[in-house]
Amino acid sequence: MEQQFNILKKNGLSITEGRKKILELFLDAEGALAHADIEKHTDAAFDRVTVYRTLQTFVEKGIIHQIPTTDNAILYALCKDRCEEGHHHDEHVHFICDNCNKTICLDDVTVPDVKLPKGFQPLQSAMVVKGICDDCR
Amino acid sequence: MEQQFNILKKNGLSITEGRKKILELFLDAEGALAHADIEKHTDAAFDRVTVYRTLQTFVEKGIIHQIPTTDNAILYALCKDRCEEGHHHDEHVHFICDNCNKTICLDDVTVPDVKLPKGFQPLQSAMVVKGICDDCR
DNA sequence: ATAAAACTTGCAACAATAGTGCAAATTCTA
DNA sequence: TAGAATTTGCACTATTGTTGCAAGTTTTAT
Ligand SMILES: [Mn+2]
Ligand SMILES: [Mn+2]
Ligand SMILES: [Zn+2]
Ligand SMILES: [Zn+2]
Repeated sequence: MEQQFNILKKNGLSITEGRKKILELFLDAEGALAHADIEKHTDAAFDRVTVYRTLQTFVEKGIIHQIPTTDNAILYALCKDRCEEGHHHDEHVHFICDNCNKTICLDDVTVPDVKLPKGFQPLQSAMVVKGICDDCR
Repeated sequence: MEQQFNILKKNGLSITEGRKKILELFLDAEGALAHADIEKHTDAAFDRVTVYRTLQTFVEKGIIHQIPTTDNAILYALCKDRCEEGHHHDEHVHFICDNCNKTICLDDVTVPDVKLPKGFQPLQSAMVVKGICDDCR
């Protein structure tokens, strides 16, 4: 039985073609995907709106997480940690390659704690490192 | 002589109403500004396109820097470090308040180095912390 | 296996955000 | 103050994201 099926089942989601396909893309992807990537890779088999809604649902369920960027294109990647509905634990560093433009989850590199000024209460941290990835040098 | 004038002059930019006004907004702002904030605060005195181009120019010159977010709204804030044309040094942590929604440059909190897996060459790091700011608790 | 209930999808319409070419206006230089 | 250089606004286009709703699909309970 495919992994996609299990993930959807476990999260109480109906099994649909769109969800299976998009999940498959993430499972096969080397790096993170933007909405536009998904549309490309599915050959527009699914409506744009369906893709938006699927991504939204997956984020809510803790199946994928978002990666902040500086270029008006949210990136999404599979959660490999113990993320749950409404509660993510993706405190790993993300690496964006300036050359091949891939975004990679460094699952083993934890976002370090920083000492904040008095009065600031941290709840979630994200760290994005840009540079040259291991494939590109 | 106003600060705006000096900054523009130093960067070899023509002194125009729009640039002075937008720079003034950044100088007065408590936190970071998005494109939409600037339009609001200028009462649409300048064309939307002019605002885009001004922000772009300021980023290129190292006058402001971008802050990555997860909601398709790039934030911009004044560079307080020694940023130069094409070469930024804004290696400070950014704090986004979940309550008042302000984004604050923590200029004194440096983004910590992390040990990356073999082969990854870091060039620039960004760190965004979400939580409750000092004003809001 | 089947029907009803629950949920998901696609469509159409809309809204917000962003980029480009070009003529007119402004700023700079001399 | 004129001419050169730069910047601006406008019109148009493109991309990205949202919503309501009817039709289609999946699930659940018989
Ligand atoms: Mn990740
Ligand atoms: Mn900053
Ligand atoms: Zn690379
Ligand atoms: Zn706050």
